Amino acid sequence: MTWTGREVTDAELAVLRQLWRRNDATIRELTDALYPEGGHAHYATVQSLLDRLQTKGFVDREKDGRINRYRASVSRAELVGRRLRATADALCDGSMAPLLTHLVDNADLQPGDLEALRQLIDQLEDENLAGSKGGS
Amino acid sequence: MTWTGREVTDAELAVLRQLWRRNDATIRELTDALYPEGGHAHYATVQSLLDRLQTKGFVDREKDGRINRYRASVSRAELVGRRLRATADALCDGSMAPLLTHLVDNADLQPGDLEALRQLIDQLEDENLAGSKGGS
DNA sequence: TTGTTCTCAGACAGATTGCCTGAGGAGTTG
DNA sequence: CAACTCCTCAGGCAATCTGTCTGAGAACAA
Repeated sequence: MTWTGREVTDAELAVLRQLWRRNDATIRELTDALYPEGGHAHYATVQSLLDRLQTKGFVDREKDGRINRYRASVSRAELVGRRLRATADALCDGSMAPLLTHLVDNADLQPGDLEALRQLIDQLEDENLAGSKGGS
Repeated sequence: MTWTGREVTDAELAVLRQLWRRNDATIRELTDALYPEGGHAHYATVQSLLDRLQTKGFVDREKDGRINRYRASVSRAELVGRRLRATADALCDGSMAPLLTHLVDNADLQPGDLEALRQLIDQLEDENLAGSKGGS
């Protein structure tokens, strides 16, 4: 079944962060990174978090001989997308546009961000034009 | 103290939604809107939700004679802002720019949205320019 | 006085969250 | 083989959150 609960908890996110920067890790490696001096208990904690991440579909497990190797199966950007959608669904009747407006309107954006954004829009509009006129 | 827990729950949000469209309401009005046929139990449910919203600082209460009148003290846009910030903090090291990029990049935006966005940027850049040159 | 309506204090079960214990398998070293 | 170490898995646990409800009582109307 697809998971409907709250996306990722804080503790789970800490694990995911490690996986993102490693692309591949054992429980031991993650435990050492997250809980230096951590013993059996912390090891098991990390395992619990990985189990839950796996049932939520955010992590893949692969046997490497006797031990398990874990890998994130969802990217940071994907998670961002999910949260944005959740926000839009909860507060904006599912429309993303208000989020965009809010960000541009009163977020703490650097001037550089603004310029980059403009270029992004130019590029997108070109693509849209090409797409609607020339077909695929 | 400032509330650190999860912003607003679903049931609380349903109440807030009513308040947003009414600008002012009694528990009775809210209960009738949210639970038609609702009895004493549902009434108390709404009251609990309002209490929690109040301690979270999202709702104001005012005595009108014997009964209480409630009013949202936070706007939809503000809540959007909080969620965006929470997302940025959790996933983007606090930077809003990635959210913006994600939205423009692969959100389901209408062509009109894109055009409106460009105008928003133009306007903002004008302001920035005026602000940095003219100074106040 | 008898209801009706409102308020408030507090309780409740179910789920979530972060963490932990304990049993046991597999491999290594002497 | 025996003693150790490291890994896995099943399961439990307390604290909190969330949505809901009960019950007692005050204010008021008929």
